[in-house]
Amino acid sequence: MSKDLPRACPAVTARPLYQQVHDYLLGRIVTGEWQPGDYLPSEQRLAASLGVALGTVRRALDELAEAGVVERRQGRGTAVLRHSSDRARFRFFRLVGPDGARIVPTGRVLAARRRAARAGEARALGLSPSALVLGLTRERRVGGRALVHETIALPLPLFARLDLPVGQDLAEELYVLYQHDCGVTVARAEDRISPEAAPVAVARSLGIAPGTPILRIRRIAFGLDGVAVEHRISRSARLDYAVAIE
Amino acid sequence: MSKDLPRACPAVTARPLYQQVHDYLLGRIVTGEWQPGDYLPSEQRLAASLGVALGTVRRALDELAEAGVVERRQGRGTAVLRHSSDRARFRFFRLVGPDGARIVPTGRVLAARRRAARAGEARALGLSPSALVLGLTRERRVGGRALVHETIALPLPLFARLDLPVGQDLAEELYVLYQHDCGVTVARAEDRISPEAAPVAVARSLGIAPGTPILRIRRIAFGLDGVAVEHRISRSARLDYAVAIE
DNA sequence: GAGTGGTCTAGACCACTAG
DNA sequence: TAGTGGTCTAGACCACTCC
Repeated sequence: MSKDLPRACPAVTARPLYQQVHDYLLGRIVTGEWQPGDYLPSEQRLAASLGVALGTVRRALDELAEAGVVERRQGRGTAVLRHSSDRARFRFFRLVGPDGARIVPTGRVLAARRRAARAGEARALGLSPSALVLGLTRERRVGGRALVHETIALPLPLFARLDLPVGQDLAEELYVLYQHDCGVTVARAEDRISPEAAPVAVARSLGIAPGTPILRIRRIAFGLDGVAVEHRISRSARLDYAVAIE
Repeated sequence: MSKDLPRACPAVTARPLYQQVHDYLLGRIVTGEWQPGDYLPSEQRLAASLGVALGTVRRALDELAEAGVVERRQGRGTAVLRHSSDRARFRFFRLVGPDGARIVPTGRVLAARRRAARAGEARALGLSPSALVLGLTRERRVGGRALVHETIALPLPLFARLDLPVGQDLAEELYVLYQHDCGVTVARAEDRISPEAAPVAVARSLGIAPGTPILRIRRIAFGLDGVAVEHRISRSARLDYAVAIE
């Protein structure tokens, strides 16, 4: 418990102490020293081992909790957040039914194969052109009806160990599997929503007429270290995308 | 400077002190005691006059700043945020061009008339059926081309003093005018995005073929006091809606 | 009862802004 | 130079969880 903060020359580093502690703790999480579900040492212990005040550690931990990296529970401790936890569950799922209720569709992977990245995927993921990705085609269903059609690209060295049952319903969300199988935690995402006339293949999958207006949602997801880890295009005709602007 | 917090019986109120301070300060802003642009008393003064520690006031002010109610500047003080400030400017504008760049279109009100609220508007705004609203039709243009078509409903006693030049470009965003003319500060909004085939009137306005797939964005905006103050439907064929999920 | 995070206090020093 | 918010420290007490 004698890990020290890498203290830089104070002239060089104008960064506040609590940010340095934040980054230091995040670093230990990124490297896998603390796995999802693990409890960190208590605030007291961290403060003592780092040689800073309790309040400084608290602020760093509060910001990690704010960013969804960590979950704090009074009386228990501070744990690295799992994507399967209740708190993380709906964070990245923004589609709602006509009545505004959150939908929990079943996900089924229709196809998974290694292929060259398409131009847009390579650009978004920061890969060299035609780098290898794992390409997934996926449907989300409610009550036997397909509501969402997804095309997903995952950079391949990173996701080589992803273990997917093709053609049957997944019990877990994909992000839970990313974390469990490949040690990839999705920390942040950027969505872009455009209108589109349903392409033929998508229309057939969703059971609508080709050309029907649909939502096309392009997502780029980023890991804890800020690197892009997923390119996803979701298409839906019957669900709305909900955003709260606070 | 002898304003006291309304201290309730400690058995009844389990609410933390800093939340009580937060609500107390927000209340004084809502009533207009501090206008947008006004500086609040310093943390020291507030803490002294409320009889609480500096850290407690700081936490309350930090949360008001987080919520976009207030803006803090080192050396200056803490001021009630204006919608015209740089910080507030893009908070509620989420449409971007094909290249991902934020667009700053010009807004022009085509029509403004008092009318009965439509069913959906009345429900969203919490009005009695067929209550009176100010109905606006508006276009947002870039380079002479209409990119967004909007239908806006504003509950009428509240927005009676709204002063809008019809048919010419607006120098300010609408929310700035809400705040300036009517004392209404938009603090929060909920957007729902659906796909739609462009209705005839909208298609003509946007210069596209009727039936073209477009985005239909329904917004309900809320004031500082949590009451719904605006119902807005924006339609666009050429812009994307951008969301960052942190 | 021991240990954890949540709240509240008190005071010091620094960085920035303004006159 | 005076006043502001930003950072950092130190310590107290409480609410909650678990054994």
